[in-house]
Amino acid sequence: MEGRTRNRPAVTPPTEGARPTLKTIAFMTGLGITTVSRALKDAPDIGAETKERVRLVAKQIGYQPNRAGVRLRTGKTNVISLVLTLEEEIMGITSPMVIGITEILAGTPYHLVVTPYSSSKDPLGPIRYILDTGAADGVIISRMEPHDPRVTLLTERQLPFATHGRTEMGIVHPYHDFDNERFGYEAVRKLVERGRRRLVLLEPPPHLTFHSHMRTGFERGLKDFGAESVSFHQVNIDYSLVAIRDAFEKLMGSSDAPDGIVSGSGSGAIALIAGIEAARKKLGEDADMVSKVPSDFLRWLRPEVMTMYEDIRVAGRELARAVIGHIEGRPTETLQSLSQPEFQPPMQR
Amino acid sequence: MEGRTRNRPAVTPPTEGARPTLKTIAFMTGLGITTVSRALKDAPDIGAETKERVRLVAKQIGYQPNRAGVRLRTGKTNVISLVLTLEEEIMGITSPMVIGITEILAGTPYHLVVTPYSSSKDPLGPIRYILDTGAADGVIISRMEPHDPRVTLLTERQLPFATHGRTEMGIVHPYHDFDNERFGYEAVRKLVERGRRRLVLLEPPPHLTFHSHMRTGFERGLKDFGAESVSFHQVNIDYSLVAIRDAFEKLMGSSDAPDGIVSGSGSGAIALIAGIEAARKKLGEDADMVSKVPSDFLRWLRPEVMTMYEDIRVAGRELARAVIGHIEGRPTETLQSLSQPEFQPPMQR
DNA sequence: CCTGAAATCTGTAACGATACAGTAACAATG
DNA sequence: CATTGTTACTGTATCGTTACAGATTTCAGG
Repeated sequence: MEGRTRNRPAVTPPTEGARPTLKTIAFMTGLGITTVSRALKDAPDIGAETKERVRLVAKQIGYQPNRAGVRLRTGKTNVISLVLTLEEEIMGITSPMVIGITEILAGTPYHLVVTPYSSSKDPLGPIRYILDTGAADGVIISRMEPHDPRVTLLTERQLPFATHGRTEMGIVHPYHDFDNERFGYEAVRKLVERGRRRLVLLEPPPHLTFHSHMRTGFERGLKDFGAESVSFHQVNIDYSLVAIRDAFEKLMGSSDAPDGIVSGSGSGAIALIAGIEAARKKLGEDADMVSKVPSDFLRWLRPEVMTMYEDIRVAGRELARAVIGHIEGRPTETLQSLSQPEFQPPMQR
Repeated sequence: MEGRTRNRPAVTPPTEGARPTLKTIAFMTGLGITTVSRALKDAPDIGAETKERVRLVAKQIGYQPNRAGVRLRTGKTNVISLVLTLEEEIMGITSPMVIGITEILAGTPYHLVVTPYSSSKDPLGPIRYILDTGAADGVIISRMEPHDPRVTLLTERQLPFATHGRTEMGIVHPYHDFDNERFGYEAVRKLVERGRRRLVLLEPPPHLTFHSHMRTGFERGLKDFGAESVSFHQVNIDYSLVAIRDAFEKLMGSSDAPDGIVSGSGSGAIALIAGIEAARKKLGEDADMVSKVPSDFLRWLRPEVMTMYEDIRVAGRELARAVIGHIEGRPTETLQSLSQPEFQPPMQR
């Protein structure tokens, strides 16, 4: 007991000018490193006044915990991983998704890491990597299938995640989805209101969950509003624009030509329009079209197309909230959301 | 000296089932942890046969260095940070950029972290964060200005970076850019070839470097090919589509109407087209247009627009290569690239 | 047989944080 | 006064990796 105020702190002075650590705060306050650590996490065994002091100093010197230190010790990475596919880039979905996610993460210690499929078509690859290396605390995936092996794996290994789209495997998990069934249904309603009766659907690829959602809505609409379906299964929204155009040109030129079109994607709609024109028909006269869109280019360039806007940025926000909720252990039911399609007002001229 | 083969290894057996570490390999090979570490980095003081053995075991058990361990010890994060602005999302540039970058990073230990501006318009904010927390080994930034404070700061603090766009401050740094001067020049050539003489430019915002590039090319073209300029400075490509349309409608309706249009952005072109049509003029008749585009929607929907494609995905690849090159200390001159605009072939009908 | 150098290999400390098992001071209790 | 409990704080070990300063063995040269 030969200290001055209390007893000599066992903490040696930190190097000048370097980034502040717990040690810096410990030295400045005269406390132990452990105390500082616990004070900053508001542990119950630290005095109120001490906590206040520590917090003040920490704020003053701009202390930010060293991520590597925390990660090494606790395993917590403070990383959310967005697992991407090339298809999504092509659909122009990544931009707003990334922005939406980062909007939410900005207020948290989480960083967003983008993990792509390495062109090999193994969807489990990136998931395995994240699981094996403990690269993230949570994962966001998309292009969901009814029985999705990624969901199985993530659930088994207990890594929190959220999905853009739903599954049908009896596993309750966080998701955000666009109500594609409703979209299909309302699209048919709109077309029938315009006097159209012979409708086609440019559908999502059959292995994805929202394929059946959209088709179900479409067919329910046909029945409820009294229209018939024109078969068009040669292509889907994952096909190249050229393939879609060529297939649709053929259909529009045939005796079986539809007069109403529902497009499951904005870029698909572009190809369909080209197909219509290649068949020397005119949109708005020979046929009407309703399309789901992720931007409003179509509305500007082809205002005769009726559009329902899928707000991917909102989806990004919802998904980010959902993964974090999952990480924090909130009840899964509260981490599911469905966004309702609405027709966009026609472009004012 | 009571060992069996040589002497008893000082390494205790690692926990079963856990992720393999250097300790695991050390135990399996009977070597010390240090030796294993050095063997894996091919240090000169380790025997050839030992290295071979270590590498084999490491590969067999799928060893991957713990990022937190490395980062804590060495400060190397193996992270590249892409600093984004909201404007880029609006221009739909983020998607292909992210994909391009990850394509390159896939073959390296680097991860891509996306760091957005937090709507506050402080461009140095995210840079300071990265510098202060040592969050990344390298940074990719865009929307460059002639005198860009981010470049000053990054250079001062010696954090490797690459820029999408150039600066004019005498600092030699890695970049990738689209040759906007050439674009402006060739656009004018094309329009004059079509018999157009009174040209406008929808230009980039004046504070960005490529504003003057594009304008210089445009004006050089006017002089070389004998055309005149119609003033149109009320808006630029950063304005809302509605603002651009309204301004252009007014211009097209005036006695000063141009007959040739150069659009510095694809979305701008959409608004210009709307403006033309609102003024009851017709593209291809009353005026021709050349636009820079990041996708080929325009080509599909308005084939009468002549387009030069800026491949953002390639830009992402170049930028990723450039930052890594910078990190590895390769000469800066080899880390600069300029992509040449080329007219896209007209859409086959 | 000793010395020195070369070739290989190894233990310890440290990066920054936290879990855990204390310790010290003081008050209340019997 | 000893015991017990409570409050407030702290030292040590550890996560996985690497820098650094040895340690051990072998062998050539004297």
